Amino acid sequence: MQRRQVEVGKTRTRVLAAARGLLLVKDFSGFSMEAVARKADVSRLTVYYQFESKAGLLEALYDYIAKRGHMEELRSVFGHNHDPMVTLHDFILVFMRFWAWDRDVIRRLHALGTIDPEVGKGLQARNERRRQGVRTIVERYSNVYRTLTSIQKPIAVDAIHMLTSFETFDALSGSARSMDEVTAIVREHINHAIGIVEQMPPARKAGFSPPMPKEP
Amino acid sequence: MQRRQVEVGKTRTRVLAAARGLLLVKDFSGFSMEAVARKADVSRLTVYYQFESKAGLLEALYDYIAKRGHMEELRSVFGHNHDPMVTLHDFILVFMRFWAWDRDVIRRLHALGTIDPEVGKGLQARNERRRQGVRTIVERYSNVYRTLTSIQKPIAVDAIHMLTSFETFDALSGSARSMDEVTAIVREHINHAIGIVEQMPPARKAGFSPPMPKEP
DNA sequence: TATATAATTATACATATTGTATGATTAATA
DNA sequence: TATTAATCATACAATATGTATAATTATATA
Repeated sequence: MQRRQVEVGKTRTRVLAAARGLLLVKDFSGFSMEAVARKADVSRLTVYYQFESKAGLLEALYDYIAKRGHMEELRSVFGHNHDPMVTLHDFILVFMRFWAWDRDVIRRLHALGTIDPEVGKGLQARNERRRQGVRTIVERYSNVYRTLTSIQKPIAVDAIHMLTSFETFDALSGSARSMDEVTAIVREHINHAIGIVEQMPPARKAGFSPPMPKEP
Repeated sequence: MQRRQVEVGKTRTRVLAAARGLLLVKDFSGFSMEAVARKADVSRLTVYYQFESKAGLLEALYDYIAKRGHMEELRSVFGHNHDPMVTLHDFILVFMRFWAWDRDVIRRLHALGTIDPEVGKGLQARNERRRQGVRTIVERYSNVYRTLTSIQKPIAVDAIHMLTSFETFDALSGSARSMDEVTAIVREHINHAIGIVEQMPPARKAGFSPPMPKEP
């Protein structure tokens, strides 16, 4: 039970690579099980045999690009016992790199996940794991630098979770900005979220006064 | 040429309401032209006659929910010659209300727009109009309170554009947070983006030093 | 080596969906 | 009243997902 597993692995990888390639095409209405199979040079039935369904294929595809995007580095981010601020910024970097690596594919996979709950399930699970990571970091950070009250913590967690999301990365990237530039912007906002949240009034509805101008 | 237009309008509205209703159903794989027509109590061919295609129907649906969500208030936001800070916060409020109003429908429409370029075209146009609104406000703000250099301005614009996006609203809303709470969080971050951006170093890659703890 | 087993493929089929073609029917408009 | 626009009915073409059945090939095991 060795050589066989290797061969199966090769087949699966070829199919996943083909699926990824077809998700990159600008008009991706051409994405079908038939097209994926043809591109991977296997029969359509093999794709079903290996991945059960279209949703199964897309779920496996997400795992595939997560590996390609070096998501395994997350372990070492939390493993090392760094200052929470270092952990936070390493955490940010891991996700920015992942989002940047397969941006177009991820955008479409997320859209497909929003449409098909079977696909969305896996994505939501990953999303919650990312949130748990943020929670851990905020907790550690909070134990060292006491900038957050227990009321502010969940807000900071959700804000940072949002700021490290693919959607934020995608929006800030636009059509030109580099990954490093986006990362710098995200970091700046996250620093704000984790350190200066306590300045936010609980429910400011009207009568807001603008900050002082620097030079009149 | 009066009564006829009214009748046509009624038919279109009935179809759009049906489409909206079907996009709200949790398993929305049941969304098809056939189902929409049945729910609107018209024939499938009438839907095609009125909206050309599925993409056409979805485009019209976005206009429909934009009206229902009071997007026309945007005009008055820019019309009144308020302080730019007031304009900004009114601007934020208009979008938060819109996102909150039809949150589930918008999430799915955005996903469909990411998948089908024909649908996406209209959404992207709206997105760029929102960005232009942000640009105008940042420009006005910048003329009054000189907190932003010409280099920082486009960054602030894109950050605020991201922070006022549906995706940000949706992420911060989660499953419990109210629209007012989300609005407060968004405002807080936008205030930071428009006023304190100049403190961001251009490309901080390593060696970041955490802020001073409040109490040792 | 012989046999069992797993993976792949071929063919066929059921079902659903989008979109078009053609023509009939109904109701408003000129 | 004649015309025209909107709706509907039926039919059809094209494409997709997913399943059923069986054949074929390569690998693993006795």
